[in-house]
Amino acid sequence: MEKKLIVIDGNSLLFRAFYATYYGDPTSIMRTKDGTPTNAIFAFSNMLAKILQGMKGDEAIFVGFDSDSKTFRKEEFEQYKANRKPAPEELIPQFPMSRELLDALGIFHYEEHGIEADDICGTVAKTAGKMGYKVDVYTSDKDYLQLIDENVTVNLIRKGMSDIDRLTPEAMQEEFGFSPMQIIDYKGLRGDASDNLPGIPGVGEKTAVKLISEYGSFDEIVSAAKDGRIKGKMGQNIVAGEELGRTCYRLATILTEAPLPFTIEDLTYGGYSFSSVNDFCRKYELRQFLSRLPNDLKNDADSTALPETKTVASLPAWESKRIAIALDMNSAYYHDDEVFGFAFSNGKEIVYITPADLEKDEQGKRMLENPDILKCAYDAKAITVALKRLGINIQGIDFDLLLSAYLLDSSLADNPVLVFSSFGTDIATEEESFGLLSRNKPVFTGKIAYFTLKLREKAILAMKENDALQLFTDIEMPLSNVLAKMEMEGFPLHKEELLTIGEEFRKKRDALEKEIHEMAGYRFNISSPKQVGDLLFQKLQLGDGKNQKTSIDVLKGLVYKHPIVGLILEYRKYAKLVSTYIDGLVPHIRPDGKIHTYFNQAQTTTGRLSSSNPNLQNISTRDEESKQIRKAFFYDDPNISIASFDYGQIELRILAALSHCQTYMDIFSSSRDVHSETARLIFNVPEGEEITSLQRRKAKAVNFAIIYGVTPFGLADQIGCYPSEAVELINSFKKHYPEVDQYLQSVLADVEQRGFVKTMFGRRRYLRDVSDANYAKREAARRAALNAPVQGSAADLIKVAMLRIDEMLTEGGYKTKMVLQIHDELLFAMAEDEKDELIPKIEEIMVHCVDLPVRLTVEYSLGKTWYDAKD
DNA sequence: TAACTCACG
DNA sequence: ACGTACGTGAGTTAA
Repeated sequence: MEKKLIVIDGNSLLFRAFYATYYGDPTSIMRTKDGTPTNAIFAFSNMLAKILQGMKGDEAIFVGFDSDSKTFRKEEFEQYKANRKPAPEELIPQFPMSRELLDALGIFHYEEHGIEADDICGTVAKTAGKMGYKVDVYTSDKDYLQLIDENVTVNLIRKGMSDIDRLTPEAMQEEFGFSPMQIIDYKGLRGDASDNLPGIPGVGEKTAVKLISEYGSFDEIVSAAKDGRIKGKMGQNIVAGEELGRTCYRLATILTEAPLPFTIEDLTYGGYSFSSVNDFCRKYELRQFLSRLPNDLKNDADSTALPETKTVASLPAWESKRIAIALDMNSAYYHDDEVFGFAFSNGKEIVYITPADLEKDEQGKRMLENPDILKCAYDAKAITVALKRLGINIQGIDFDLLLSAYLLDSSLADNPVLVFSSFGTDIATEEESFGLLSRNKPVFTGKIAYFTLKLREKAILAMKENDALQLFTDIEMPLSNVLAKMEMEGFPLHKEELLTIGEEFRKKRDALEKEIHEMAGYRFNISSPKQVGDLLFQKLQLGDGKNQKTSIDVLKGLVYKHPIVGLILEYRKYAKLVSTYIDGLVPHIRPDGKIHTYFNQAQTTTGRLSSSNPNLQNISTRDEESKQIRKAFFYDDPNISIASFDYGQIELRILAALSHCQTYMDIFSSSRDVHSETARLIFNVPEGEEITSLQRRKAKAVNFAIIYGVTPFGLADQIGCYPSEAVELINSFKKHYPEVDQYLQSVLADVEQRGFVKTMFGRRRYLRDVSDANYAKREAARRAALNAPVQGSAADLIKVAMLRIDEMLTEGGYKTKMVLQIHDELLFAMAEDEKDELIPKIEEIMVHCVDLPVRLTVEYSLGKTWYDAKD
């Protein structure tokens, strides 16, 4: 069946609508009771009604608008449209109203900074034409004639909708004597008074037509003039005016390949909502409009008219090229727990199917595995894994509402009710949210699918608005699939080895418990901060009388006062190891001998991943004994070892790049130790003289303090000095790294002004508390603002590396698998016979995947167990 | 359920 | 007169 698309130049029609109902006297303009002018909207709505009357209901429709006067044409040629009078005062408020009207009508519209309605409409029309659509363009701008081809027809609006000139290639030839593309040749020669394009001076309308019919194209005419075929004054005029003519030629050319954040399929018309149009008409006092709209284009997209969720035994054969999928489970543990069902929607219907039925539905499976049928999802990773458990390899998910919401506001909790409400859609009924009615899970899941599809365009435009679309399309969406693979692949943990290591810890813990109780003279719960506090601060009077905290830093300061303190610290260490890393990990070992963590992709406020159930990003490494845990992680297969690749000082390097700090960049490019070099600078140590270890330790703390949002008290606390000394260290740092200081100031200025900070890749973090009246809250927000671009850019960077590495491993058909990410480190199950080839490849990708002004380094290490794959 | 503590980057 | 490093997840106690 032939597909149809209607493309409308919104600006052109709106201007036409305005002047068609304006008779030169501003007071005669049609207005609402409160004085809002509505004449253009009145006529524009009638034009749209006329167009909609000609539709059957299966077409696509689109309206393009100009964004503002700053376009690439204006950049190139300053006089471009310089003769244009500003829009009449009464028309200006009607621009936003026209968007409101289109929203009510459910008609997709779009505008983009820097390009014009012509370019947007031209791209949409030509793209659709190439896809086999029959395209009807509506405009009153003759420039559009260049778009005409066998699939694209231009309807030139002469006076009103009753006087339309329908131009096909043949009609165009007959009426103008030109082919469509010759319009551009004509504009190059003749110019265009309305756009203030001069063309070639001395060439008028008659001459232009004559030259084109004789020589065919602008280029041909210029060469004819140059080699003397066009004689006399005219030939000289053309040669002299060539440059100007070429500029006009370029400016008159409509873009047909502008980047657009939507697809032609997205423009398929879903009908208008009666109640939205009714509200619009009431607001602007348009009495007749609703009655002019065709009844059969009315849809029931109102939230009150949600389609019923039908339980099916097999998926319907929808014609739609885009569907949405949602997952129904009672828990977040999609690797293990029971899947109740999946909901699907094509935007009109909602169906629900159980895993057992879906497993048997061969046609449904083929549809899910077909990459050409595009899918929207809420939490694509969960769905990918849940389907994989049924043996289905889903393909073609290009939109995840959860990830979109996260990019738009990283502080949003990944709870579907909150995510949908962030887009203005309530998926929980009032009764449900007050807990008066438990959710009907199939219906709730159906709503997620249905509204995921409905909100896609809105989400994409919002991301475009926030410069988040590239992060979404190029990073987060593909990463979701890479993470799904890593989670499903898992990481081996040997229960027997782990328990053997654990026995040692358990014995030490129990012995320490006994010793502590004996020393204290009574039994108490050492895991209770309150009871430990009572012992240390009340009974033994070790504290300063104020602080009752028993955290590691406080206790370390008290070890010399009483031997029991050291014992408590040691007890805590073993208790932690046993509860979190032995007893905590064992239940997560699956029958395949592996741990399958969850990489949370929409969790942290900075853009980092997090890992949970279990968390594999915080397995002990700092203390030699605690590190033993890592010996239980290894592959049974003797041909597989564990390879780890670490970025060196990634956050300081990112800071160097963000601030363009030459001093830092020099240190990094010469491979010197950054903390020692910082010490040399801030302590004024001459070349040739040694840096003491104390100086290096302090300088390292200063470097970290800078990344974390420096405060003298925090730094003083960390290195155990007076705040006054910390102030001096910070001041000395600022003196030697002035660009860093300037950069941090600029981040603070930005966040105060805009309310958010950005990473190198444009990821935003909103920090509304920067203007909170509460001092502590405000200062905390400011420190977070300083840290987020650094931490977040590093997160973006390693995400890019992961994508490139996954691509390389997949395309190369390697056995080696990427298995873990720990913020600045990637872990691999490395096949013995691939390591020589892969190690340099992985290093190369990590070091060069992003072009930065600072040198990056990666260290790798290989071992049989995770313990051995470290340093 | 919140607070505390501690494991990681 | 405030009260201080940034980002996580998990286990324990105690209300």
